[in-house]
Amino acid sequence: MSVLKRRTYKPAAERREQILDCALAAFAEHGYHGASIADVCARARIGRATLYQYFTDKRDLLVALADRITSRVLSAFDRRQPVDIPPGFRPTAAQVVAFFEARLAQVLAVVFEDAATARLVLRAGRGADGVVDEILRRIDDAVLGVMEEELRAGKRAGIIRELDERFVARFFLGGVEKIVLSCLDEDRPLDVQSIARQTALLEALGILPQEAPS
Amino acid sequence: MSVLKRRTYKPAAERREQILDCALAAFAEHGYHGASIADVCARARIGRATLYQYFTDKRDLLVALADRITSRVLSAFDRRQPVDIPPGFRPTAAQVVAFFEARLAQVLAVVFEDAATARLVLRAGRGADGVVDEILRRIDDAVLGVMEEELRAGKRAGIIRELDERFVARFFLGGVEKIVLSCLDEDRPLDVQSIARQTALLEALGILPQEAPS
Amino acid sequence: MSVLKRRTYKPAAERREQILDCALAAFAEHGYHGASIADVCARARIGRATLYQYFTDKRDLLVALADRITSRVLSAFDRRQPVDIPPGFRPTAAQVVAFFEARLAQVLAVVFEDAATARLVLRAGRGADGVVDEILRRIDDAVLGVMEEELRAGKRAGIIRELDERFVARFFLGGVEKIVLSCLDEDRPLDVQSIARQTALLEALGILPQEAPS
Amino acid sequence: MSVLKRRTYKPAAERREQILDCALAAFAEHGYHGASIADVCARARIGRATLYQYFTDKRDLLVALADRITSRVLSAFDRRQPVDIPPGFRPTAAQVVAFFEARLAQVLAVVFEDAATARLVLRAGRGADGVVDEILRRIDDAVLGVMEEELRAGKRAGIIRELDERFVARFFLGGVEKIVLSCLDEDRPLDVQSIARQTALLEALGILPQEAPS
DNA sequence: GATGAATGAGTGTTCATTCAT
DNA sequence: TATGAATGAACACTCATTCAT
Repeated sequence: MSVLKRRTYKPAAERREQILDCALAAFAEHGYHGASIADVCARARIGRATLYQYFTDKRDLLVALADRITSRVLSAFDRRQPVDIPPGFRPTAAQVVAFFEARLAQVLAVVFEDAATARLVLRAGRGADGVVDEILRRIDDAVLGVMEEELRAGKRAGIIRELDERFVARFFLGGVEKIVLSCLDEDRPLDVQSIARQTALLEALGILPQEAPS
Repeated sequence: MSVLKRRTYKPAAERREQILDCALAAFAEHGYHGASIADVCARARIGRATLYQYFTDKRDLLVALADRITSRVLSAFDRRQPVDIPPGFRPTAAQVVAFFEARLAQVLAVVFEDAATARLVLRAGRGADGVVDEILRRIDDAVLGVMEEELRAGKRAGIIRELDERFVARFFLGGVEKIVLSCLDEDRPLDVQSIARQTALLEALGILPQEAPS
Repeated sequence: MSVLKRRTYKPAAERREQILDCALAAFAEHGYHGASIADVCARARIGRATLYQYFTDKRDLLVALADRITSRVLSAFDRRQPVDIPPGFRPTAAQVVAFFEARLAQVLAVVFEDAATARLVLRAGRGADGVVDEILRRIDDAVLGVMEEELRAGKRAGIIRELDERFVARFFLGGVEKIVLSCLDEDRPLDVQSIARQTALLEALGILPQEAPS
Repeated sequence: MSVLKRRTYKPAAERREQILDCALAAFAEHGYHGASIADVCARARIGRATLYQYFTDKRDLLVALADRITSRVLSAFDRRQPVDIPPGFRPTAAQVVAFFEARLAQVLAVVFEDAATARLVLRAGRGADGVVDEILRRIDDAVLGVMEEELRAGKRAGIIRELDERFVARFFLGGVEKIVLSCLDEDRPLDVQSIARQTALLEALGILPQEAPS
C-alpha cells in the first residue's frame, strides 16, 4: 500500500500526453483491438476511470494519436526547404538520385521516427473497424498529398517524365512501407539512409525521362 | 415460419466451402475481430453450433481461409509457363516492359481474384493474432519467393541490372499492394490490366540496365 | 474410409449393453457431467444419434446403469446363504469376527466388482443434480436395507448388542466407502480380503456385548 | 425501477466475502457444475462482470471457498486443548467414550458448521474437476491428519489398542460423513451431540484394548 | 438399425464504459 | 484531479438433442 499505488497528480496537459504515449506503446505492441484500456492505464499507472477524463472513448485515443502523428508529419514537411529548380536547369541523373535520396531520408526519419509509431501506422490499427481505418487513412493522405505535389513540381520542372502522380505516389509509398514493415517484422532496426539510397535509385531511374544517363 | 428458419441439409464438403465463403465475406467487411461468428452463421443461414462442426475455432476459420488462398496462389504460380530466355538474346526495353506487364497481370488476377480475398489478405486479417499473422505472412513469402526468383533469372539473363532482389521484390510488392488497397478503399474496381501496365513501366525502366531505350 | 468407420450392426439388446458398458467407463473416468454423449458414442463406435434410439436421455443412461448395478447387487445378496443361528448358540468373539469378515467380503466383491462401477457409485455421479442423486441413492438404500436387516437378525439372535441399526448400518457403509475411495484415489487396487478383515475387527469389537472376548 | 436494479457499492473485502457466501449457497444447492455464475450473481444482486473483478474464474470461486473452509477447520483444530494423558493413567471405558464424544462434537461443530458448507464439502464439489477435487481433498487430508495423530497419541498412552491409524481414521471419517450426509439428504437438522454420542460409543468399544470394561 | 448433419439454449468470460466518492 | 467499484452488452464456444435419409 505504501510501496505500490500512490496517487500521483499531474497538470492536465502533461497527463494527457503521458496517456497518449502509453496508448501508442500499447497499440503498437498488441494492435488497436488487442490492447485494452486496462493495459494503457496500467502503463500510465492511473486508474481506468481517469483515462476517461481525458478521452471520451477508446477510439478518441486513437484519433488523438493519429492527430498528433499527422501534425508532426505535416510540420516536418513544412520545415523542409522548398525546392527551387531554376527553369532550364538540367541536372544529371546522379544529381537527381542524390536529391531524391536526401529528401526521402528526411521524410522517413519523421514518419517512422520511432518503431512504435511505425507499427501503429502500418499495422496495429488496420482492418479493424471502418472508422478507425478512416482515421489512419488521414495520415496516409497527408503524406501522399506531399508526395504528389512534389512529383508535380518535378514534372513542371521537366526533371521527371510524364506520369500519373496519384499512382506513382501510392506505389512508392507502398513500396517503402513494405520495406519498413519487413524490418519491423524481423526486428531489424530501420536503417533510414540505406533504405533511402536503394529506394531513390529504384525510383529515380524509373522516373527519369528516357535520356542517356551519365 | 415460412420466411424464418427451415433446416437445410448439405453434404459436409459443400457446407464447409459455403461457410468459408461467408467467413471471407464477413472478415473482409468487418475485419477478423469485427466480424462475429454470429455474423458468419447468419450469412450462411446456419445455426451457430453448426459452424463448430466444421471448424474448431474462430481462428481455425481464418487459418482455413488463408490455406485456401495460399494453395490457390501457389498452384497459379506453378501453372505459369517458365520463362526461357535464350542466352545472348537482347530484348528491347519495350519488349521487357510488355513481358513484365503480362506476367504481373497473371499474378494480380490470381492473388486478388476478388475484392474480398484482397481485403482479407491485405487488411482484415492483419494484426489479428500472432498465429494468424504468421499464416498470412506465408502467402506473402510465397509471392515474394517467386518474385525474387524471377528477378534473379532476369539478372542471369542480363536483361536487368545488378540489384538486391530481396529489397526490390518487397518494394514492388508493397507498391502493388498499396495500389490495390487504394482501389478497395475507394470502392473502385480492380482494373488489373491498367495497373499491370503502369506498374510494369515504372518497374522496368528502373530495372533496366542503363542503356538507351528504344 | 475403408479402415476407419464401417457401419456395424448388432441385435438391439447387445448394442444396449455395449452402450451401457461404454457409458460406465466414460462416467467413471470423467464423472457424469464431465463425460459427454459424444465420448460415450466414440467408445461404442456408434454415431451420436444411434444412442438416442436406445436411451431417451443422458439421464436415462445413468438410470439404466444404476438399475443394472442395483439388480446385480440385490441378486448377489439373495444368493447369500441365509444365516441360521440356532437359538441359544453362543459364538466366541473370534467366530463372530470371522463371520462378519466373510460376509463383508462377499458384499464388497459384488458392489465394487470393478473399479469403474465403484467410481461411478461413489464419485462420478454425486452432487450434480437432484434427480441424479436420487437415482444413485437407490443403490445405497438397497445395500443399507440388507445391512440393517442383518443387524436386526444379529440382535434377535443375541450376538450383537442393542443399537440403532439405521445409524450403525450407515456408519459402517460410510466407513467402507471411504476406504474404497481412498484406494481409488491413490490408484491402489482393492484388496477386498484385507479390507474385510480390518473392517470386521473394527466393527465387531464395537458391536459385541461387553463380555470378555476369547 | 424501484424494485429492479440499483447499483450498490461495498468495500472490496466485504463484497468478496458476500460473493463467497452466495457461491457457497449456490454450489450447495445445485452442485458446482449445476450452479451457474449467473445464479451466484443473482443471489449477490450484482452484475455478472462484477464477480470477475474478485475472482478470475468459476474454479477460482470454489478454490477460494475451499481455502476459507480449510483455514477455518485448521484453526479450529489448533484451538483445541492438547490432550495430556499422564503416563500410567488408566481411564475407564466410560471415561474414554465420554472423552471421544466431547472431542468429536467439537470437530463436527466446526467442519459442518452449517449445512451449506457440509453439502459443499461432501457433495457438491466432488468429481467436478481434477484441480478442484485436489483442493477438496486437502480439507480431507487436514482432518485425517489430525485424527491419525490423535490415534497415535492414544496408542502411545496405551488407552487404545494396536491398529492401523490410516485405516481407522479413514473408516471413522467416512462413517461420520455418511451420517451427516443422510441428515442432509433427509433435511434433518444435524444433531451434533447425538451423533457424537453414538459414534463415540461405536468407535470406542472397538478401539479399546480387550479388557473387561467397567 | 444406423447415422451425418443441424441446432437451441445455454455457459463462462471479457471489455469499454459509468457511477459515486 | 483521481479512482475503486460496478456493470451491460457482447462474444466465442459447448452440448444434449433432433431431423432427414
